[in-house]
Amino acid sequence: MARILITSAIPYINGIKHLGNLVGSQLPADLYARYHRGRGNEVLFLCATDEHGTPAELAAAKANKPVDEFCTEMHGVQAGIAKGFGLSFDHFGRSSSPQNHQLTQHFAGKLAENGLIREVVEKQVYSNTDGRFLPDRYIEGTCPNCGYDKARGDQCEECTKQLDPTDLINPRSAVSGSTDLEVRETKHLYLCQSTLKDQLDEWISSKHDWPILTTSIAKKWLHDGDGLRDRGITRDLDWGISVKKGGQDWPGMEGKVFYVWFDAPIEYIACAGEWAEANGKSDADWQRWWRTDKGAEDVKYVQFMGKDNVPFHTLSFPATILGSGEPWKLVDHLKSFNYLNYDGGQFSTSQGRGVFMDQALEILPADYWRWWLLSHAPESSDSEFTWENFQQSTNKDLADVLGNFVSRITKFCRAKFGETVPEGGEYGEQELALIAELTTRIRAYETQMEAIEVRKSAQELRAIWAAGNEYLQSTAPWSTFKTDPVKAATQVRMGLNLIRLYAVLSAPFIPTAAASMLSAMNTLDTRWPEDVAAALSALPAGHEFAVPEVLFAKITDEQREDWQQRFSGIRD
RNA sequence: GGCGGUAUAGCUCAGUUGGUUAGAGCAGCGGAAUCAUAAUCCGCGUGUCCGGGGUUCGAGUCCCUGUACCGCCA
Repeated sequence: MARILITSAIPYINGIKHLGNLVGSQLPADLYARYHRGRGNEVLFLCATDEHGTPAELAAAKANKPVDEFCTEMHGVQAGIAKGFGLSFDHFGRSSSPQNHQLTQHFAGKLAENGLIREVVEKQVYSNTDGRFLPDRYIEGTCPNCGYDKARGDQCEECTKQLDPTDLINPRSAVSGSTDLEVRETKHLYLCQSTLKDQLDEWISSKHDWPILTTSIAKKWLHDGDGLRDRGITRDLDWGISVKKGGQDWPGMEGKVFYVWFDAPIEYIACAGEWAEANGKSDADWQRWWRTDKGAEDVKYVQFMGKDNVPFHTLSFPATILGSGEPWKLVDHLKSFNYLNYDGGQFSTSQGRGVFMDQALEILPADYWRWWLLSHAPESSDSEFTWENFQQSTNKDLADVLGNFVSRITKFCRAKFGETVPEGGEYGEQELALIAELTTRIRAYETQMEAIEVRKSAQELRAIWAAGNEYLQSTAPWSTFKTDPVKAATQVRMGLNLIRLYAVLSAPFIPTAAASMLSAMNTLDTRWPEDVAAALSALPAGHEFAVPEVLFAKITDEQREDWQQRFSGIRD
């Protein structure tokens, strides 16, 4: 039995994610996790909220709540939505957990011991009114280049020129509007990634089966300009993990915290600790997933993320792990995704453009979204969501091809034989041909799933559904019944067994509908069809079942137009 | 400005290390069937494979160059 560790990029605590975020990390990760569980493999699937940093502080202030309380609340909201989408995390943790505090400080201590941390004194803008240092993007002023009066300290959004906060004319705090600013010196820790450059380069170069998107981004950062740069891993903030060397104070770094990009990926590991604690397990139970000296030697670790997260996962986080000198698991496969666009533009969290996860669940069950998003996952390039395409695809694939298949065979059986799997006859030539075709297709489906080819897996699954309709169409039990009722019984028995088979195969994509199908077939048998012929005899003659409700109602033109209108503007 | 990604049928996309008449789903057209959510099944594609050069016996597939869109960095 294989052991698969799966992590999805951890969503930032501040706000609800849109469908583009979902399809780029959590959803394909869930597909992969469910598939491997279905195959009987041991899976640990982890995700968490990324809670530290200035945006969280400011959002909390805006909501008029203490930041820790705000994060607890938003974590609950995100966990609820994740559940609504059927995301089957073994644990949905928090980067602010005690486990992550301890582990982040541990890694920093190890890196310091190994000479991979250096202290740098730099100049930062301090706001006297706010009583805090301001990150570049939270300083506003007039752009020296184009005169735009709301340019940010890192870049002018009007003329796109990259700026330094000191370039701004009449700078002010974006937090309070105060102009009482000054430049102060402050000391920060830098992670010496450049020292590890060759080691990282060699490691990345050995990964031949990763998406080109992943390796090309990593290579670019490794070789661009002067090569991989050292990065600051601390900030002058209150909200975060205190800078410490393991369990000890770090002289000169009092009152400072680690920067989010340093502690966030470490949460992947800490989350396993949270999982163990929440389930009454021991440290050894989670370490056997993460420590190659404690049982993780045979674990395959797969990460999922959007392309914007690739540099942190291919370089920074591996630098942290390699630099620690300890035997932590490095990622084995890194699946990255491009962006999903929305109706001719981009999904945008900051502008509230597109469909957000909570809104999506308000208008349709999760399976509709899961199917469309996964079967159109932006793997080779950016892809586009349009309401017309969404309506056409889900109606055709889910309602017509799969849903109607279930409907036609169960209703026909009820009318002619009652709600019991009919007896009589044996599988003949046409049934054997179907079994042969399905065997080929199911093996292909498995190959695509294992390669994490999401769209191709969906295509293969759809073809498997269509094969059932082709079988019914060519054998035509409604005609056979008139002349040879026994033969019709055999054909119907095959049709009913196909429903159970489809439920098992489809569960990774559409878990709710799959559960309904199994429930209607009155079976708990979810064994993977290693032997297709056996799988198609799982429901024996005499087995009772029920005709299910319509699995997927069609999206009407009125609904589509309504939603198109409703989501055409920006979110409040 | 530097770099990366993408440009293939009306739409969404496949096209392995270059090799016979470039494929799938949807939409469209025609037909069959009537068990079913008017669902299903079968048949139908003369596409400057973004433009222009080049390498090769042979290029959608490699090289150069131009254009467009997206992104990253400065």
